[in-house]
Amino acid sequence: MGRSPCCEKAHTNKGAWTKEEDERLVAHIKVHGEGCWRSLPKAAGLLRCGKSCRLRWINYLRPDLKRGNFTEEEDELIIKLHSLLGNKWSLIAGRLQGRTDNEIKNYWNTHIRRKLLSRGIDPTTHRPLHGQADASFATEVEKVVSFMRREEENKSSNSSSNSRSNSEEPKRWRCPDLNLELCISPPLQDSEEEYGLCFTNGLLEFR
DNA sequence: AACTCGCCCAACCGCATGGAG
DNA sequence: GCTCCATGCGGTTGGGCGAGT
Repeated sequence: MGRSPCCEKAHTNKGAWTKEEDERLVAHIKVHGEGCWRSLPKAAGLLRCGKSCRLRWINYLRPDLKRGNFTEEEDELIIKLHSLLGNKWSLIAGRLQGRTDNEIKNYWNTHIRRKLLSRGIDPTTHRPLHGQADASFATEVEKVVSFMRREEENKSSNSSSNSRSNSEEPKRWRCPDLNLELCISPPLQDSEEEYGLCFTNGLLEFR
């Protein structure tokens, strides 16, 4: 038996949103705020499922969206964040003001992947494709990847102490110009001061 | 003009997650 | 601890559109 549908599909519209639907959604959220997505369509008089309304608002109608082309700085930031976080598009989007996870995901798949390939870098692993091209950047990223692997190993071997709150470990992963606030750090250990990551002047530093 | 092809991106789908009861 | 439900997330799809022939 399959999972029950999130909404009554037989009485919901699908596909592209009309201007009128957009206006209804925006007007409703302006009055009632975000949230309660499941009941929103009915309350707003929309024949859409809640998920669809949420997606439309987040990816298209939100007033703080930047839209328009990505800058070179945004490109580089996305690449670096992806090398650290992988396909965690929502986390990456959280670091780019006015950009959505969907937008970044699309942009990654259509532009940045190609850009990295042309640099000779595997867009999945951020390692050099054939040991050539843009070696300095690739090497820095490689350091990060191996660091992350060690972190994961540490994490799994110290899972018993994982309940320590994040507020107790703010020193790791801090960077003056790019505060990632990552929560994947292992528990505090004697080697606490040994590692550090930092983006400086657009370059990834590994200390 | 008509057709094909490839790219782009909005939207959908299914699974994961977290909170309430 | 378990179940149910709402929401969030990432992968994928498909329609629109422009370029090329």
